[in-house]
Amino acid sequence: MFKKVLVVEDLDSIGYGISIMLKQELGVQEVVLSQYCGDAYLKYIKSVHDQTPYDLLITDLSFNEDHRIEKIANGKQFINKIRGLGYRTPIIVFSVEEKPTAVKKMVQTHDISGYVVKSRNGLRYLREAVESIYEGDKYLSPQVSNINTKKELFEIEDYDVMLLSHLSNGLTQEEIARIFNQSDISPCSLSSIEKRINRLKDELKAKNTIQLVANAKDLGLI
Amino acid sequence: MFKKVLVVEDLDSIGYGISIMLKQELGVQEVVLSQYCGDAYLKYIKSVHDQTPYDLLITDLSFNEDHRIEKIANGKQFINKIRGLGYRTPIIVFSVEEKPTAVKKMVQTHDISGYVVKSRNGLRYLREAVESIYEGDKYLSPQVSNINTKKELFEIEDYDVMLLSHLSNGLTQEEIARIFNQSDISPCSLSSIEKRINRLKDELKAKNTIQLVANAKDLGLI
DNA sequence: GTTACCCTTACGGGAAACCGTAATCAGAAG
DNA sequence: CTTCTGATTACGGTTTCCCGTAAGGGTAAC
Repeated sequence: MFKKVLVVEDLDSIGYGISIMLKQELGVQEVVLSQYCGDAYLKYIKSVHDQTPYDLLITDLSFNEDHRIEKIANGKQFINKIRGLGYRTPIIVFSVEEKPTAVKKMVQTHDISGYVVKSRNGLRYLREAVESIYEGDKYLSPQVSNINTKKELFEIEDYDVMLLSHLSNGLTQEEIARIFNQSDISPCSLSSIEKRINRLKDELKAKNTIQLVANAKDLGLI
Repeated sequence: MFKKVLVVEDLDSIGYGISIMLKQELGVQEVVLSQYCGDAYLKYIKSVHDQTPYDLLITDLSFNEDHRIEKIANGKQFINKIRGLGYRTPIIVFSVEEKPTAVKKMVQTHDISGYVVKSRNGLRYLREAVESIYEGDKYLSPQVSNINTKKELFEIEDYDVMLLSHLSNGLTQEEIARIFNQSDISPCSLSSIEKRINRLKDELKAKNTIQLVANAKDLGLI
């Protein structure tokens, strides 16, 4: 079994549960708990320099803000930093996030070994994930195990997300057109923006722009 | 210390942590864990009938949906049922919800003994809450301890919430006026609805209705 | 009864969104 | 080079939203 595991999770109630499960049920010798991404990053770097690296990272994605000023605000940025430096320590994401698009993006682009959705049996699946990954396999908890088979209902590009978030910030379509023009983002004409908004309204089954933005928020696109 | 505690929490990772804390750190003899509100309700009722009632309830508010069909969908309904039957067992709410209006409503209308926000030190505060309540006090975790002192910045009434949710469902202002007319909800004229939306835009610092609905969603009003 | 006040309703002009059509442009195919 | 195609842009008319002003309708104080 893994000897040294770093758990990055802001909620102590969860971190405590994970930690005990790892030690008592899986026999992990050393479990280090970190409640801040920045702190976790420092701990990770230090362990590498001390020649006592972690065998496994388990991390949440979303972290509450705090009095502390954090350069690394969430699990995604944390993983980016680690992978950006070339370290290939296996990583398990343990998060409530289960939207297929978001999960797929995480798994594909960051070399994630396992993705476990926090749920009624999340801790059990996390245990299975650790065991599988120790055997060299990858692991996805049941809620997201189908992300690769079922094709996307529709493609939302970065452009669309920018558009939606500008709308949700109260910008008028004309203002957005102006911004896209200045930023050399194409298409940038008012007409094209209208058309794109219409397509999004189709895809997200919205009758008007208000509902469009509301639905986009519900889906977590913005 | 309390002898018999019922913990109602859907996420096993959290329930596990709470359970161990209660037993090992506080010496609670019997901790029963339930992952469904309906199940928790049955357990509670049974314990009363068996003359072995619980001394304390600790419950989450939001519960993920599942394959199971649940009549009691969330912690609020669960508490309502218990209090509705006249039982006065002390209750601690343990939730991520920390919006003052929501918390205030819960605490005031349901005779809640303690409210603890899930956070970095949530489990520690939960422990403090249990200890305080055992001594006969009430307890609010630091994030919400000020709900009674600081007055509301603005009052959002049910009317406003209905308005906002109709907007987010893509209804036009005219349609909303028609609905309010048919439902005998006053004010119901297009003009008044416009005025009310304007007031909300002021209060939620929105430049237009799109941003208004987006902000309302962010605040959890709808 | 009169007045003052607040809330609701009514109306009208201007801005933004909505929607269809047509012109323009760029790249691929022939 | 020409043609075809798809994407982008341009424009005009209609609807909805936006915002100010003003009229109506209760209630309370005088």
